[in-house]
Amino acid sequence: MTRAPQDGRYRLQGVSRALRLLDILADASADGLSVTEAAAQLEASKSTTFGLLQTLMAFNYVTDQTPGPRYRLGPAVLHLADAHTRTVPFMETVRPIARALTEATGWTSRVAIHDGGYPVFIDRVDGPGTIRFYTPLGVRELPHRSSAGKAILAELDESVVLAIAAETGLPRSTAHTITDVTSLLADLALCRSRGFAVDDEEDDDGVLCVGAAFGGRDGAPAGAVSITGLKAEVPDWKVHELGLVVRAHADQMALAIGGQRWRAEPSAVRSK
Amino acid sequence: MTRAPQDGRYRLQGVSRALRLLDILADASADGLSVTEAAAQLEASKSTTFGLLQTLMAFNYVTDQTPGPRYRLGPAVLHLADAHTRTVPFMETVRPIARALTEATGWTSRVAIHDGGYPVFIDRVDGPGTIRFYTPLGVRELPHRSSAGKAILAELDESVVLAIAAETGLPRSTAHTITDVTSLLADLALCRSRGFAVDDEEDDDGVLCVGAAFGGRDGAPAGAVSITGLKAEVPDWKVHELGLVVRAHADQMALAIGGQRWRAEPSAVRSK
DNA sequence: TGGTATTGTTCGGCTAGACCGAACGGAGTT
DNA sequence: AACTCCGTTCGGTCTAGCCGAACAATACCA
Repeated sequence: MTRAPQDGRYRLQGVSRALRLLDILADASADGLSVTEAAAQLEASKSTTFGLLQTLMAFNYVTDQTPGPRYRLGPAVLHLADAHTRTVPFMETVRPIARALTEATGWTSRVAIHDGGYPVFIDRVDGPGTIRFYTPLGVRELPHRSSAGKAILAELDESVVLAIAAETGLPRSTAHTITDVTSLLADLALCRSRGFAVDDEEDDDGVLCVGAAFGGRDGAPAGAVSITGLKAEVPDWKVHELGLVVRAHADQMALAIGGQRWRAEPSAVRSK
Repeated sequence: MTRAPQDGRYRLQGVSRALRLLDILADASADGLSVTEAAAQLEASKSTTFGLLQTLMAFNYVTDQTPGPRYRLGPAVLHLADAHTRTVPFMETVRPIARALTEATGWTSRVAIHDGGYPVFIDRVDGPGTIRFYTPLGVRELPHRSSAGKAILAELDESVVLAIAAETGLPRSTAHTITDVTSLLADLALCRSRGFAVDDEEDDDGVLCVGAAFGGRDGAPAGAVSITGLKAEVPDWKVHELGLVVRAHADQMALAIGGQRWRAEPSAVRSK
């Protein structure tokens, strides 16, 4: 049997539009969208959008909000996420550890799984503070400007890193974003030697992240944990301390999923 | 503007199939389904199913699992659920209270929102024990055989209850299920007088649930909390005690969302 | 190792069904 | 009361989804 098609050759128009519509609704404000608004964002006719919404509504993926029909995501999406959580094996074992990490540091912690060199955040535990970081779950993030992403990249072969760098082009989002491959590789080497990655305002100004990867049974990185907070909150020398705490929790996660602990260089796991 | 269409008149075939496929994948085992298996359950041709899967995969709603391509739900569903949680206003305020309820009782607690007389469970906090109850989130449950459902029904007008009874037919699932309207109404009256509902092996043999509704700003029931455990674990006289604990937490939820506290009969809230 | 059964992927034709534009009817506004 | 805007309905057009069948690759078994 031939390998799966890489391009979007078999992409069905109607279904694609429905899924895009769901994403649009997900990113909409809490009180939903009207048909007209949704149609505008979807770039489809009002009647088409209406049909899509009615179909999604029949399956409870979308709810009608009176008055003046405004459409929001419906409870059926919870069913999917709930089922997904059951299928991702370590979701449930890893969550308490993430909670412990947030308790230990007071910062928002997040868990990402490793998806072909990219991090996909699958869980978030908000810290006790009043500030919240807008961090959507379930989307493939760019690896070069997040601590979890760099932690994962650090465990991968250089060729994979180069391929990803070529693919994404390392786009900049702040003045501190690493945008050239040489610096990225150097930073990844640093990650490997100390056991954790640091995102120092590389994705958002004023925001600091510290992350560490954990390996699966086969030695390849299974995912990463990271904590996020305001850079102003911690002096530089404390970052290393936080790194060790994150590293320790990542090790716990590795242990919990029956994977391998991180080992210091030069014997660090670097298998593809 | 005319009211929304009640029937599935505008249901699009392709989108419907995609959504049904997602549901099928959600109910599948942890290691996913092959194209052939999915096609069989979907009752569509293999090529059609393949196209649907490819489209869903392009949007990360479905992941390909090597070897021997098996398809599972992808991380994009988390994005939807995460967004949904933000749009349901009280999701975040109510969750800690549910956690407290589980801590106080040691039982699994669940939160349902009220959707036209039916409960839709939107959150679950598992107890510390090793047994887990299979309780999918995000689906409309039948109200007559769950404590959360009965707690909600008890706050509604008798005409609504009769309409739902006629609609669903009160199907039986155990020997203790209430299957006639008269008994149901009597039980609902009991719920109102004591402030909580009991599901005594009415949905699953050996399983006991205790639930209580909480009202929204307008006085109508906004949702309900319930706890679930093994009937063998508690003597009969303790059920009432549990009921009061659940009742207290439901009141906290009402308070947290700015709604109305439950009041004892005869002034109990019974608005539509 | 070779043969067979099964599964995943591709392709092309047919027609069902998705898409759009336009019209209808409430609701809110000035 | 007239106007405007929005949600819903409807029918025609033609695209694009659906299927069946062929192909390729793997798994199973002897």
